[in-house]
Amino acid sequence: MAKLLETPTPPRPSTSIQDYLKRIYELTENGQPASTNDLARELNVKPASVTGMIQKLAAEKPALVAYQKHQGVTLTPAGKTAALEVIRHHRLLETWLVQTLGYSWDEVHEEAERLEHVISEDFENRIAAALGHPLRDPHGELIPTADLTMPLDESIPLSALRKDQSGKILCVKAPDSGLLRHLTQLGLTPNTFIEVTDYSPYDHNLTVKVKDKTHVLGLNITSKILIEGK
Amino acid sequence: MAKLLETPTPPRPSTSIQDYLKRIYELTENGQPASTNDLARELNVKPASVTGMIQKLAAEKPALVAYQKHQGVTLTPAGKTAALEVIRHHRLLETWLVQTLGYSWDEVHEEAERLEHVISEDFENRIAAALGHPLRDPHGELIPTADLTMPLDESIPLSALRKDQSGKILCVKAPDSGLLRHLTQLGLTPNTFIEVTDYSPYDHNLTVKVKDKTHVLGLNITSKILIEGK
DNA sequence: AAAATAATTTAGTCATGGCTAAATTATTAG
DNA sequence: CTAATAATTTAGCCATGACTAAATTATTTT
Ligand SMILES: [Mn+2]
Ligand SMILES: [Mn+2]
Ligand SMILES: [Mn+2]
Ligand SMILES: [Mn+2]
Repeated sequence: MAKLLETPTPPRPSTSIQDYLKRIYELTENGQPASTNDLARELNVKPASVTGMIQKLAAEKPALVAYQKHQGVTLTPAGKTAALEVIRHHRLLETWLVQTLGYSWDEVHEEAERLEHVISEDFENRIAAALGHPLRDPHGELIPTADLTMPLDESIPLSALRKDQSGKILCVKAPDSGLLRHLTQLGLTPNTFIEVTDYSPYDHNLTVKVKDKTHVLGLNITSKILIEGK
Repeated sequence: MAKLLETPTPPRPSTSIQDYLKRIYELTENGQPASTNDLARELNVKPASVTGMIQKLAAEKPALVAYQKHQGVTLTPAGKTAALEVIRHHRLLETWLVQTLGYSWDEVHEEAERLEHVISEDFENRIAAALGHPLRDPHGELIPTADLTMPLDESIPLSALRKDQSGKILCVKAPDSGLLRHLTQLGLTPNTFIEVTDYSPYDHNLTVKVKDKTHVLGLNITSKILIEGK
């Protein structure tokens, strides 16, 4: 109970900075730097504001982002750690809200978006333990570990499957709750088994069988559903 | 499920304003206006900053506080409602942290102090329902009702009891967690039965019997323990 | 290779909510 | 009643993180 050798916890970045770092993490997961415009769109902020913030983050010591004018922005190791901290909070909170307060997966995002910045490390540890240290959140997104590393993602997009291939849905990357509710209707939720029965090379539509129902899905949907790698 | 006739929820006051209103509520519970200095101390802010904020709150339309120079400040009805909203959040959160995450009553305050500003009304409703719409928080403080009225407080301070009087502890108003832990040691927690076996008129010490143990308590403690009114 | 368009950055502004130092007003003591 | 002290307010400043408008740089088209 007594706290010996208490590390003088460094102050947490501001809410705004945490949100910037999180978005930069997400936008750079594909290996490409994040553009000013993309960040502005994701953060609901004007491009000029993004430039200002990026310059500040690059000037911090240690720098949180690497940046050269007109070249987009990437996270430094320090920035990545800070981003993973926020993402861990966010995904644990979403899981917690669904498990203990009966939120549905299309309702949790906004709540977590605000709570993620104010919970203590103690709170984080308590919900992680209470949930049994879950690996994925309600959408199937991987939860960064307590030591702030992101587990290896072994999933492949449904859009990469072809006729007669099948697998378990691991994750649904839906940007808005409307799509999430639609997918719930279709039964396309994590841990569900799915089978591709047809593929149309012209429009990339996939015909899939889920729970005895058949649906024809466009690329806009199939690219956002991730299947367990074989 | 469909939200008809959605009221265009007025934007919530800033975190700072919420904290000011809450402290003003607490400091004026005795009927007296709150002084600039007292507010500054409670809010960990300089008196000059308090004056600035108070003037802003008095200028809002509708005004949240009533204020005349050098006379201290009180809440208007609008300010009181806003204060009760924050207090309801705070006390429901403390209750919820204790009930569902195993926090002890001396650990919850700081966490609730930050969460109270960011939870949604939906979140508030969900935890209130999950807890069975509790009347009091872990310290025994009354929780404002959902329609934002404060229930009538029928308690009397332990310091008002005399030899051979007794009652149940309703509430412990302890400012710091050190005192809370001390009281836990002594068994002086809400819902505990307590009996006064002696009173010293010179130093106002009370001798009390709790759970077969006897303690001599000074006014500094007895004035902070509230007993169920007879 | 220009010209047109798109993306990004700069410059200047604003709101919020702190701060210090100095001035003012109230209260208390002699 | 006056002087000292305490409380409060004013004035001016700063950091944060938005914004708009204008300038600049990159990318596409013709
Ligand atoms: Mn957020
Ligand atoms: Mn954390
Ligand atoms: Mn607070
Ligand atoms: Mn509320």
